[in-house]
Amino acid sequence: MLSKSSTYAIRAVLFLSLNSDDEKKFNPKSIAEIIDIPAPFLAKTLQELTKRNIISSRKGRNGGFYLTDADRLNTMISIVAAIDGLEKFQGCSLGLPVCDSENPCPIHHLVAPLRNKLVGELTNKTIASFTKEIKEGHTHLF
Amino acid sequence: MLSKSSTYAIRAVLFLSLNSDDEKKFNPKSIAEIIDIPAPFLAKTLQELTKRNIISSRKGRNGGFYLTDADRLNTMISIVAAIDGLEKFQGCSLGLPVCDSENPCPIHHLVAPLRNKLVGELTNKTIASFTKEIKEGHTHLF
DNA sequence: AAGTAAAAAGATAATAATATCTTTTTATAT
DNA sequence: ATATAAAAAGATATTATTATCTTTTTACTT
Repeated sequence: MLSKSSTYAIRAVLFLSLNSDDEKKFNPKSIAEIIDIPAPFLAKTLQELTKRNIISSRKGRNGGFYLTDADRLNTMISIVAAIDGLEKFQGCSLGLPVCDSENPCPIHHLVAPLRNKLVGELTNKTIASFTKEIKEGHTHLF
Repeated sequence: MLSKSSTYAIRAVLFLSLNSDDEKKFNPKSIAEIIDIPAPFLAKTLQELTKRNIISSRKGRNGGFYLTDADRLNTMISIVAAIDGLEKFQGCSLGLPVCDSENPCPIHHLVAPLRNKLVGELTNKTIASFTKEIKEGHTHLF
């Protein structure tokens, strides 16, 4: 469904959303230790997210990765799109050249609604709203 | 969602379900040509399905792969389970060590119902019922 | 202005998934 | 019995994903 890279990205972004701001930044190594994922790999992932303006970073002394309130308005799907791309959510799930609701493959009617639901929710919901869920104790990161 | 191997397997099995029986068998090369997937790769896939008694084969002259009526009663999930395993449909979608409906990760409530629905449908439906859908023109393989 | 801490970039390595090719074994038709 | 056609098994190759390490650039602090 989601690649490891994407799950790492989501976990790191939500961690930063919960714990960082303009004045409290984190370097990739410490994030990696805290959420228990490989550090150099995470660094690349965060760089990509920074390049796409989904999260913020500052170089040099006292620098690090962090989220601004503006960053927190980005959608969850933008994280997945930046890391994995959205191709895997498009096109026929059986790999047929022709497959749509008019000419469905054998699993089209089974997979398409689920996939649309998932992409839809991730498109509608922001990082902020997922963060709120965690803060209120409805979901968790650890 | 499904690996390429699994999609190849599903397409090949449904093709055999539509076109083969005890007296009409297909070798992997001709199946591969017809449904347009890599032949040697398919051979391995079909061998695995045979070993798991999901499809049938006969060696030697006039041999090949085919489906019996009994084979057609296998579930669709058994194909996926044989090729990919079901691990990817279990466990936390974010990779957290603890994640269930009591202690959900941020995307648990989003992904779990969809995943359960997909696995459920593939568990309930047989190869025969998918074949029927194709025969009646409701879905297609090409 | 100089030193430094950290991101950014780039090079390399390991692993897993996908794909191909070759050899061996088997069943059956003749 | 023998030849043969095809599955089965195994060895090899390629590609994509995941992981690690090193160097360079940047900007802040003193």
